[in-house]
Amino acid sequence: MRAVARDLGVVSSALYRYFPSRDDLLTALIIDAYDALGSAVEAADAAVTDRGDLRGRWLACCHAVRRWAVVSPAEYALVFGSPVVGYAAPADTIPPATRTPAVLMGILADGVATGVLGEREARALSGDLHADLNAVRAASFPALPEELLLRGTIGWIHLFGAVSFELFGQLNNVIEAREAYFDHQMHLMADLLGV
Amino acid sequence: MRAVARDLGVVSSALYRYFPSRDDLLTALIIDAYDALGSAVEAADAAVTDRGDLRGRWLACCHAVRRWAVVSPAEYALVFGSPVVGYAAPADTIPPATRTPAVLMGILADGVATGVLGEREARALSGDLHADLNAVRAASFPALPEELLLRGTIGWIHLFGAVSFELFGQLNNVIEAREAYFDHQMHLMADLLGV
DNA sequence: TGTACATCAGTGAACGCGCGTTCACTGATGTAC
DNA sequence: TGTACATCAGTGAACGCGCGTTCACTGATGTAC
Repeated sequence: MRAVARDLGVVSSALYRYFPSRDDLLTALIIDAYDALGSAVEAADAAVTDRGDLRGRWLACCHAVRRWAVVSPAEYALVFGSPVVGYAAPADTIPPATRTPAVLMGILADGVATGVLGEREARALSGDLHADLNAVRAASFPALPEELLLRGTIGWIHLFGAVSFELFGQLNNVIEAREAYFDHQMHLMADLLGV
Repeated sequence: MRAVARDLGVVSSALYRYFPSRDDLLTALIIDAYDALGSAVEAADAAVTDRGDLRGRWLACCHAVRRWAVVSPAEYALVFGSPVVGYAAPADTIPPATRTPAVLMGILADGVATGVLGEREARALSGDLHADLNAVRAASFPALPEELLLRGTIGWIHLFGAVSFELFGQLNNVIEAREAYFDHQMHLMADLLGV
């Protein structure tokens, strides 16, 4: 509370007019962060005029995520870093959290729709995992074959992992050419996705 | 200080006999965590009797990382989570931090030594990234061709990303079959690595 | 247009709490003769 | 073997600080007649 109030140039108790408690403030900040990231990614995807250039769109989104994270490291850590002790995110954070993966999966769905992205032979999945994936598919991405959804989430996780690795200092004293390294990784993941 | 002292069943000032300040305690905890993880991974790799089974060794290490993280979430977050504000890890943490990636790269190096792992054609690298990778290679993994080192670090990053994604709650309400999901991801990365 | 009152955003003092850190201390264990 | 002293691990009270939260308040802005 006090840190946010300081940022706003206001006394800490003033915030209680807007948020009943610290947890509510936290929730609002998390929602804002997810929305800011989602907007950045949506804009990056939309800016690629050749909609059939799936790889270009995928990479544009990846770089948008990284750029946002580098510019807003505190917001990124709030959302993707270690969980805050004693805080559990309420359900309101779910829709904004979905925006970024939705854009990424949308790129794959476009590939399926235009026929350039086919289903690959998949390793056998356990029944539980199959059920989880089907629930996600039914709720959010009905156009994506299961195997492609699975690969897509893995691309999303790697994207997240690469950004976190950089922002959380694991690259310090090892890799200094961060953007080039990131770009290379994302190309490799794009290969894996087939875009 | 007080939290650690509580854990130890001791009064907080007693810790000052062993650590001059909070930052030194933190450093010791980080080193311990890196060492515990490194030991677990080394043991997992060593337990695979068929040393030529690179994929088996790689997957064993991946699961060892995840298992350690699931059992020690606080230690994991300390080392791989959001950086602690106002704390900069000193150089003493570097050697223990290297143990886990060293095991992973060692698996790839064995593949090179026995000839089963060849260099693939690589996307062109920027000069800066090339320099970074060469420095790492010269310092730690002289037996690995640059392209394989690059792919290996990407495997390491994905491993880290998958564990963080799970532990930091991003999988909540999405994937419940965590181990199966993790296993599938690691197989896919193993494909990418060629092990 | 002017007056009276309600609404609203923000202030500032105070609270109890846990933190990192200090300091003089106690009492057990080890060493010297 | 017994005594005298030093070393050591841990205690407990106290400090200043920043936190989240409360509460009575001030003063500006909006509304009613």
